[in-house]
Amino acid sequence: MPRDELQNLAFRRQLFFPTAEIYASKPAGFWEFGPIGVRIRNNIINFWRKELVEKERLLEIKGSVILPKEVFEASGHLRSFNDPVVQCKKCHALFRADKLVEEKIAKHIPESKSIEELNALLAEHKIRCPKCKGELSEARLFNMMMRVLIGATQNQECFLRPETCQNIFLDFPRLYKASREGLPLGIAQAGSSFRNEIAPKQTLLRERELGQMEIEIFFNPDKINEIRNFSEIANYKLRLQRLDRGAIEEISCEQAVKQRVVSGKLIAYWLARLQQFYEKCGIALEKIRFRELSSEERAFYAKETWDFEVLTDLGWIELVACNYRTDYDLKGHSKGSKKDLSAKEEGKAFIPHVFELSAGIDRTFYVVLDQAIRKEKRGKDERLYLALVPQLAPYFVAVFPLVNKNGLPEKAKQVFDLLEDYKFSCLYDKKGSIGRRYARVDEIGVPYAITIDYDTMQDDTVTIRERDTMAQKRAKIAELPEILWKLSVGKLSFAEL
RNA sequence: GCGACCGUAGUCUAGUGGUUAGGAUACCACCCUGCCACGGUGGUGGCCCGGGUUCAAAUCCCGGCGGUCGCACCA
Repeated sequence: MPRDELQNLAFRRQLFFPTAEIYASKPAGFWEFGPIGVRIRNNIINFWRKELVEKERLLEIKGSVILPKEVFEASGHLRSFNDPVVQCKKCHALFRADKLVEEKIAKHIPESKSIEELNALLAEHKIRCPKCKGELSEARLFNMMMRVLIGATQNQECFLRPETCQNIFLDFPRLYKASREGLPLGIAQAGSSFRNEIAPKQTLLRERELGQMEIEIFFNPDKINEIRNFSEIANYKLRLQRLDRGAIEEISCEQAVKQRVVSGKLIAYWLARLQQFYEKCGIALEKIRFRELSSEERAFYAKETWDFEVLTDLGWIELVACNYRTDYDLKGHSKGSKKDLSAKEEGKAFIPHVFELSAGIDRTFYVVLDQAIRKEKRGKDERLYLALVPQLAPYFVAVFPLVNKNGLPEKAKQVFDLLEDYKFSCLYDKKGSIGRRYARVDEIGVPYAITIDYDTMQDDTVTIRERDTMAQKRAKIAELPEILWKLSVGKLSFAEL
């Protein structure tokens, strides 16, 4: 669905909107979620919790968004998130200093080169602005991380985390020691990260505060093929786009391991679980792929990377980065903190390896909506609705009196209270025409609507309307809780009613 | 950061120097209403911010902020 349609719906129904929008000086890249938007967003996070954290027995934490400088010295962010840039004094264009030198001398510049060395190289080779041939400024560091100063005299230098996983690495030793399961041990976290993007864009797709739901699996690299539930997904087909292949291939997890498409069963298992999760979020399989990243595209610490992507009108959008980070992180923090972060199995100590599934919450939100939005012609009118799966819908059921008189609203309120008692998330509305109320809830993706009419007053039956088909069925009020529950968990389809 | 284009109610939009800034839709109130954005009456709500030019600026100029597209960037 075209982006405009989605953004218009989002702004019209206040799903999300710019932070501090009443101030002209508001910075770009920050977004507020309104009442409907936050329900959908929370549902995404909770569904992730249910399907991955709980079912896979992961340990969830909630870490601080502020971490000390030392953490990022150890993680490499102060080196690698720090890009050396030069600016043209004439046209003010910005360039990566190392890239300019590389182009000029046709030789690779390692990331370890200091600013002084880069400046010497820039001068030595008389490098000028590639666009206007103007004179370049001295190289300086542009850091993607946001700095915060802590303490009464603001003398402690900290940073807003640029990824949520660092907390998980820091917390690993404590959780591991108390763990009764041993390895592999999975730790999960949902929360905000912050990146000082040069050019935030396309609303939720490139933000400066970004929601992440991350899973880090710590495991013994010698036992990457010892996964207890592998048989459950052995025949499940992953949609992989490998480096050396043009097309997306459907390869079973078993075959992927056998043919060494992935490093081991543990990797295949988690790719499968992730793909299944997004399928359940309502993303069509044919729009899904795992794209293998080349060594140039991958982060330097990653041995193997699969980007989970979904096809939209904007092209393939990356929702999740799946990185085999090896022992890079724990090794770094062990060195930085001078603490032993090793694990022990059968008397042998080793640094666990990490496989990471780092999902963007807001990108997922955007793409789930993008895939759910439907526009249908009905005569001369157009109908717009969100075909969200029930788990992600802002409300599960709406309750309406057919007309706002003759005791119908009171009766409808009783039905609403009944359903609330049964813990359904419900919406009650008696204002305006019935058609308008249906349209309003269709637009925010409410799957079912219950309508109380004059027959209800006689025989205690109501109509249940299905959002996608607009079809209606009649049912007894007393049976509603069970019927709705069955619909919500997929034990009954609307057609079978 | 660069370049081009752009910024008028919640949303979409007319207005290119003097308008009570118009419309659609949404929203609110009342009436009507036996199932898909019904109809009627009434109503609330707007020129991104700052400076300049001018007797007069939503309109022209400059700057800021924001947006779209392209480039660059995105360990």
